[in-house]
Amino acid sequence: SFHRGKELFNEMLEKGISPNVVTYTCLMHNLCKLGQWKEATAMLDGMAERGIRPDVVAYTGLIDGLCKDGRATEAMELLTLMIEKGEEPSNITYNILINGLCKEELITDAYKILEMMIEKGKRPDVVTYNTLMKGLCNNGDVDEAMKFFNSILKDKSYVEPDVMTFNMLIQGLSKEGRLDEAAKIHHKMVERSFGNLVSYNILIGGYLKAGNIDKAMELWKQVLDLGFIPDSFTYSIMIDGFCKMHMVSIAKGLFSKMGARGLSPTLFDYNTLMATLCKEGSLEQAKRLFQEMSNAKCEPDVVSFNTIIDGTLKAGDCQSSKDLLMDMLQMGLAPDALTFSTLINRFSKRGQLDEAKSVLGRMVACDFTPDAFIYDSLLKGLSSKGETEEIINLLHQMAAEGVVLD
RNA sequence: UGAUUCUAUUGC
Repeated sequence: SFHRGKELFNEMLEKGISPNVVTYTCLMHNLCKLGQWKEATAMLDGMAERGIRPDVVAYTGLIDGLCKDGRATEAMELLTLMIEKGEEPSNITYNILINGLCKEELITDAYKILEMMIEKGKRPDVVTYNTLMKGLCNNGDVDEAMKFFNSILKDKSYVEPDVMTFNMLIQGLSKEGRLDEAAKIHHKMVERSFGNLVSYNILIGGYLKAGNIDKAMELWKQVLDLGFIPDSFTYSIMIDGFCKMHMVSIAKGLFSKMGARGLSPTLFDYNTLMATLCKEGSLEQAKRLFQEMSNAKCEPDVVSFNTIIDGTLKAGDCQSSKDLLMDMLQMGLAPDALTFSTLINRFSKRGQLDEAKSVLGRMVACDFTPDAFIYDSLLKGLSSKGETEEIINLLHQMAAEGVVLD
């Protein structure tokens, strides 16, 4: 455990054993994984005090920690700092930044990093291109990703494509419902003996979402015939697919058949099923699943709570939802933006506007930014009560926050 | 001895 690691670290210091860069990097990396990037960054000072010079790996680890926490701008500052200190960023450093910027939809900045690395004499590698392609797909520019893909396949002087290069594009196309194109890319992979379970998982999900059960089942058979072992992804993708097609009984069947393959249902499976059961009015069954989770050693997470809280509120059971919220806090789970959103939405619909406004206040106090959906819920609630003045206040607040209704 | 990229869940 990380706690034990920290203890050992302190013991080292007490015994006069000096930690080296690697010791620090390990600690900082693990702090980042726990979301403690602030503490991790502070360790740079600790290193300086001991006269230890952070190297590329140390800086890169921190940059990754910042990026994974959605702080690409701060990560860029750290890049500047490391360069100032005379540390040369590696391909990995640049790749991490490209990934972080893409995740925040800063594609233009990601391209700038690409240019920067080339200027500094680095050759973008297959990870660089895979990362960029994924960024483009997630920002609605699958066609641009396709251009990169085609260039890579045509011009051998780029990089040698790998399984992920293909899968990024299959995923991008599949998410847009462009399944014929996705299947074509998949065929190209198979020709290269790049066949793998992830591609099948993506395609099975894509076909199910498109309502093409036959095609999805054909792929499932192929998976088995080819000797691939379906994994948790395969199951949760299918369970979700069937749930979304309102075929809950098939989803339940898959859920119970996982054990036969040595797999246990994951949080994804429980959460998906609970959401569907709530939506279909089977709150009691959802609640039973929720209870089952702890017994199955699959402890509910924020998503589970959000789902079941929404279900109980929708059914008009305010008391249970408040109890659940308390349970969640007691378990040490922090509410997320959707927890607040769920509460505001349901309270507004029930005409409990004071409750809704109080949740909004708590949300803002927790540093979350209310989105258009939340304002929409509140406005609808207020207008059904004819609270004209409040509506105007809220519209002003929205304008000030730059939130636009869609 | 330490750093990067693929597939799954919640409100409308």
